[in-house]
Amino acid sequence: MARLPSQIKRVTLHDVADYCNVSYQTVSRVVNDNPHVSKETRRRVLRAIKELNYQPNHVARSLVTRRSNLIEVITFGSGHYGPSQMVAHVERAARKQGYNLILTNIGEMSLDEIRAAINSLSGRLVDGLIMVTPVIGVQYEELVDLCGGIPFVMIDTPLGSTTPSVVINQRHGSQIATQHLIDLGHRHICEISGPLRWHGAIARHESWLETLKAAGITPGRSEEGDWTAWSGYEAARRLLDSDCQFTALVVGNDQMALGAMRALREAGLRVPDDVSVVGFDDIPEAACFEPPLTTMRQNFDMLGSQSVEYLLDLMLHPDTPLQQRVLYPYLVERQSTQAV
Amino acid sequence: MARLPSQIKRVTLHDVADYCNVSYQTVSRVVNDNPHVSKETRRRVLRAIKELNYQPNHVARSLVTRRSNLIEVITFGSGHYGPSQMVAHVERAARKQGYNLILTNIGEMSLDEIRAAINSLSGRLVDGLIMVTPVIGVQYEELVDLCGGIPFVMIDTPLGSTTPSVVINQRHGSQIATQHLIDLGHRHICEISGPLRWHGAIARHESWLETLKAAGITPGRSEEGDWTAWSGYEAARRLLDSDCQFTALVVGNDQMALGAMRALREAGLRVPDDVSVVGFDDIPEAACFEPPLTTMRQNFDMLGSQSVEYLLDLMLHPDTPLQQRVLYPYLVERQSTQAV
DNA sequence: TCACAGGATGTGAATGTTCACAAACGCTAT
DNA sequence: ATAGCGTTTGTGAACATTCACATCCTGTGA
Repeated sequence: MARLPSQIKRVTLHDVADYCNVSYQTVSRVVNDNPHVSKETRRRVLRAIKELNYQPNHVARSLVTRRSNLIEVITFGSGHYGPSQMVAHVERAARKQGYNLILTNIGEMSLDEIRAAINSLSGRLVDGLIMVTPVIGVQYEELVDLCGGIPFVMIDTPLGSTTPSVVINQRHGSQIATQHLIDLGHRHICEISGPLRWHGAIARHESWLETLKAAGITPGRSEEGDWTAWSGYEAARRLLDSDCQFTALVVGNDQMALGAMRALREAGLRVPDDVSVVGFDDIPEAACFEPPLTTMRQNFDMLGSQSVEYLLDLMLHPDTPLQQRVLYPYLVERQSTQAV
Repeated sequence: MARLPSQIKRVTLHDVADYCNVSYQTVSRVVNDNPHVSKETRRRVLRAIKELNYQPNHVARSLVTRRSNLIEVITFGSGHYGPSQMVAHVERAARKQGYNLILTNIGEMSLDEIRAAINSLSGRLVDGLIMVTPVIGVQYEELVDLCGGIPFVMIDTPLGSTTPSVVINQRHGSQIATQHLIDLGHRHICEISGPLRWHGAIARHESWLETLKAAGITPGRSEEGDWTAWSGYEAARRLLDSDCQFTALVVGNDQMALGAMRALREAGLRVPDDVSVVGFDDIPEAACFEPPLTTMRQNFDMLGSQSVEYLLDLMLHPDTPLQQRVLYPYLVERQSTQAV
């Protein structure tokens, strides 16, 4: 293997120690804020550190402490608004606590790919993992095996599981969205769901059904999309092509809502006059859609920071209970919904 | 500091060595594919590795090799489509080459924040850095100091600089976009630019001016946005409120174009019948805008993989020339532009 | 038969830090 | 004075690996 050029001689504990005539251990104590060092020596050492521009070597430290101050985040895909939004906030929350973040982005969320991702840095001794696992087929028990004792938190698991995870209550979200349409007097409500491999899509779909049934309304057709605007467009086309009549549409995310509204307009229908549409996520653009979209705001920032907080709990206090922490979305009402 | 629970006894070289009665060095050789080990021994060692589930300790290895196989990416903000898209591709390209990626997301792209980011893991011995530096005020020379000899690549620098960087030629992009409108017969062309702290926004703005002048056309008004849809809306409102007449609009990105189109429609103007609009980026939603947006496609995937490739060149071959590598955007014509 | 080459294997040192323990020091109370 | 205690400082070992070098073996050619 080629030799790297960056073989700069780094300043070590010993250099600092020699510089001010103390032992390396004393310097180490200063660096680690150990109280057993006199005021005077500490002052001298600190000055030497500054003058020599000493920076402790994390690698050597990890070797002996067996801690890396590294958190790995495993996410997947690249286009999804939620995940990428969240990672940014995870990073910020982690760094605030003195942790750096290793990002791994796998193509598909499958056990094999997760295994590969974990193996690719198993030797790095990461202190904890955060995995974005919004799709079915990833079992907690298998992850426990894979992680080999390293504490981890999942983001997005089936609602009600007792695995260490943070989720947004999509069931609740969909209920609010659907109820909102019912309250406006709609009785013919269709749905464009996300891919039904996703926990969130399933939860929203089921809750949509239940909310309608609870109100004594026969559910309209439901079509499945893949979260992209284009799939929303196509799903809406399928709804329009069917004989199904509807005055309102619950859509799995804002992008698909955008596509759906486009299809509706092409079919000569106006939003919200002919069809009311409610989306999910509240992406920044939603307020500028035509018309501005009524949607369920998901707090991805919170999701990110909460998962870091939980992970740190697990890492520092092994007796932290394994539980699902739940966040709630809320309705942002704009102009894509109106009373019948 | 609290003791972490993950103090699992890991299998080491020595364990494997004892297990099959060879020296630890021999095992090391097998792990590192050193040819000086007999077929038979190699076979035995490999089996032992598998049976004991040995995984080499990256940390110990880094300590002696002074290489971490870690690349740091410093990016900023969270909402921007381009950067977050890119990071995903950087990660994938890096992992394919055996590198893991440390992500640091700073709030504002300033020298101080970069310094903090680098210091926060200076002791980690990262092998290389990729910095997303699309705004003015970050000087190459200062970064050289900060990085202390670690090779780095910048993404997005002023066009024509000879710093190690990868950029998209925005000048070219804006020229194509503007010329497209001129070719359609437009003579009153306004602009909504991105924030003029951004290299890309400046380049596009200047090229818009130049292209118009070269065609003997007096430039229309230019308003500045902040990349968000909402700022595009407001910028378009300012254009409409001014006495400026225009039949076409060059907009700095697709989100702002979305906002602008919304403002136009509210003002009773139709796109493209009354005003043609061309955007930048080609975000996945652009094809579903109302109308589908003509825009300049930016190849962020390529940007990511190219920068990794370049960085690896720099890391492995110190004599790699420092240069700017340039990618080109191209026009995706949809229905938001039409001949006068 | 012996010197020698060359591949296979082993040994000692080094990497930069922390941990556990030992030593030195100064201070107070006996 | 001195025992005892607590604070400050120093020493040796350990962490898991690679690197440089030494040794052992086997076969070949003179």
